[in-house]
Formats: sequence, structure tokens, C-alpha cells
Amino acid sequence: MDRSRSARHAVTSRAIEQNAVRLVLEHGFDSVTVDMICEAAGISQRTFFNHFPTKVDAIVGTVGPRVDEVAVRRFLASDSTDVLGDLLELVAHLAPGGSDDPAFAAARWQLVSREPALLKLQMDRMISVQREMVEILVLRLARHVGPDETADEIRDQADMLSHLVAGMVRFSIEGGRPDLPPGPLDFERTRAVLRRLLPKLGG
Amino acid sequence: MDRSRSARHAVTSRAIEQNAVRLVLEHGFDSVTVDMICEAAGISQRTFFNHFPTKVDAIVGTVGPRVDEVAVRRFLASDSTDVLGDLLELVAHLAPGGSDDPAFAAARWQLVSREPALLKLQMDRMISVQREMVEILVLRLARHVGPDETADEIRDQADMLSHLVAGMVRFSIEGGRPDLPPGPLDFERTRAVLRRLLPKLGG
DNA sequence: ACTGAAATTGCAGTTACTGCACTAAGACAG
DNA sequence: CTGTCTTAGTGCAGTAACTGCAATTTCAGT
Repeated sequence: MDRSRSARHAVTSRAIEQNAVRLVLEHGFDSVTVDMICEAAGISQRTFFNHFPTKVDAIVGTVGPRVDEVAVRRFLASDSTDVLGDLLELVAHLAPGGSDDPAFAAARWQLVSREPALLKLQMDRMISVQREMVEILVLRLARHVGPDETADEIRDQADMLSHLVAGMVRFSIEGGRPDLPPGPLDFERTRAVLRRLLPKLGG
Repeated sequence: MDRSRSARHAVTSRAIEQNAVRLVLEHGFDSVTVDMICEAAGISQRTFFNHFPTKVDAIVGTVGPRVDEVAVRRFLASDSTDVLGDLLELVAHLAPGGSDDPAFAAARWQLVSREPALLKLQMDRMISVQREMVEILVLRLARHVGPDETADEIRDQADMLSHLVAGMVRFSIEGGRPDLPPGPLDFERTRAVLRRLLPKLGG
């Protein structure tokens, strides 16, 4: 079998990732150069860029967060009229992408929430999740379809809702008091604020 | 008078800006180097970075969009219960920041909406508007304050609402069909979609 | 004309990143 | 076991954005 090749490749990738995360946790994003990571990982700079397209990719990972399949099924199966509540429940089960080691994933999350530049990048990555979300929302909203609504209108609504949800997530991350524990987000507060706010908006 | 100094400075800045925008409109963002802009503007590279901190700043401008003061007063004076509608009206009057020449501002907007990288950056700049928006929303939401609501809760709601509005703006820009005319956004559609969507969310 | 501050410049250096040609080492056929 | 072929890794030269520093040019005001 030719597995030891890709295995070797993966080993090097992990060596790069782990040293990158460790160094940035120690010294901060700007103070860590690619060369430092390379030296720590025992590889050449050229090899670094053979494994990761950019410095940030090595630090935050190449794949963005994914939605949990189980949570999606639960969301689509829910009979509740509280679509927003179900939706926040769904978002709360966002899984960090692509890492097997939970401790390493935790370190990465801690790092991302500490460096504003990385946090912004991670939020940009959410747009991939958002596209996924639109498809899910179309299915759920299809249930509430009005008499003269077209499929395009439903899709527009799902699209809009995905943007609103993105806003809620942003609020959950950076909103309110500047106390951001690196752990899971506080969606209960988000939900409470929304419950107060929404009735005030209606025409 | 010592005005000709700062005047000269401003002249150079405009020469840089205009050549930057022109060149990027002609050749695209990635194909235009700082050196090309410098040569076109007849200055040295070092002078370029004395005027603008980054290449993108020279292209999209250093100041982000601003809210129109008149629209703000109208928003705060409105008696309508349709807060969301008033809010979209307010957002529709966002003014592009910092440029005197309307033709130049139009060119810039055309450019920004054409290059995805620049569009993303422009959206990031909206967060400055968002902070402003929160203060305005606090004033408006203070009217709808419930019996046991604290000032902090009102602020949280304003914060959340500003994030939701940001989502609506994003929807207006990139949402739905990929037909983005570089002109003003279509907030009527946004409003229509919202009217259909919101009743479906309530618990 | 002199002066001092502001505008501009040259230059060397850092950092991220790319293209290309090359070597090293394991997998596999015979 | 040998030759071959694939693939990970390397070296090197180059580009592009950006910075610090020191020098120099340009004027407004005396």
C-alpha cells in the first residue's frame, strides 16, 4: 500500500499546525513569522507553503466550521412554531472544522478568539456555513409557505434569514459586555435579547 | 498663510487616489502594483506610503461610509411603529465617506462592487457605522422600554438590532439573484422579504 | 537671503508568498 | 535485488507590500 506517503504528509502537516498554534499562543500572531514555525517544525519554508497556502491557514486550519448533521435533522423535524429558537439551537451545535484532536481544536478556538484579526477571518469562514444554512432554511420555511408565495420568494426569505442568523452569531461573539470566555457562546442571552427586541419591530 | 503646504499634501493624495482607482478599474486589483500607481502619479513609493497606510486604502479611501445626519433626525423623530421600515430608510441614506467629487465617488463604488476582495473590505468598514448605529438605536428603543427593563438591556437590544441590520444590508448587497447593479441598493425588496419572513419566526 | 518645518525621497531591510529545478526516499514491477 | 516511478521535501531566486531611517528638497514666514 502507498499509505505511508500520505501518512508522512499528514504527519508533517500536523507538526506545522501544532507548532504554529503553540507559537502564536505564546508570542501573538504578528510576532510569529513563517520562518519561526518552520524552524520549530524542522522543515523548510518551501515545505510549509506546500502544505498550507497561507500563514493563517496553518494557524486556524484550512476548513471552516460545519453544521452538525444530527442537529440539522432535529431542526428539520421540530414541530415548534418557535423557528428562531430552533435556529439558535442549531447554530449552537456548530462544530469546529476538520480537527480530530479535541484539545488541539480547543487551543485553536482559544487562539482565534484572542486575536482579533483571526476572529474576523473565522467569521468570514462562516459564509460557507451560511450557504449550507440557506439550503436547510429553505426546507424548514417551505412548511410555512403562504398561498401566493413562489419558491424564489421562499429562497429569498431563507437567504435573508441566514444573514440575520449570521448577525445573531456575531452578536453572540462580540456583542454586549466585552467578556468573551473562549468557551461556547452564550446563546441563551442572545435568545433573551431577541425575545425582548422582536415585538418592538413589527409594523 | 501656511495653507499651501497642506494643500500640496492634499493634491498629492488626490493624484494617488485617482490614478489608483483608474488603474484598478482598467487592470483589476491584483494586476496593479503600488509601483505602477506611483509611476502614474509621478511620486516615489515611499511617498505613497506616507499618504496611505496600505494599497487598499488608496483605492477605496481611508474613511468608511457615514450615516446622513438629516436621515438620523428623521429616524429619531418618526412616530411610526414600523421601526424596521424606518431603520431601512435610515440605512438607505448611507453616504459614501470622505469624497467631495461625486463622479470620483461613483467610480470608487463601481470599483468596490466589482472586486470581491474590496467589497468584503468595504463591508468590514461598516462596523464603524454599526457603532454609530447602536447609539442611535438606543435612543429610539428607549421609547419602547418595558416596565422592568434596564438601560443595559436596552443597549443589548440596540446592539443586537445593529447586527441584524448589518445582516439586512449584506442581504441587500449580495443576497438573492446575482444581479448587483453598482447603483443604490434595492431596499424595497429587502423590506418585502422581511415582511413575509418575520411573521414566520415568532414563538 | 535665511530658517525651520513639512513634503518628499532613496535605500536597505523584513515578511509573506511563488515558480522552477532539483534531490531524497519509499513503493512497486520485473 | 535492481531499476523505475511517484511524491515529499529542498534550495534559490524573485516579487510585492510595507517599514525605519537618514537625507534632501521645498517653501511660508521672518
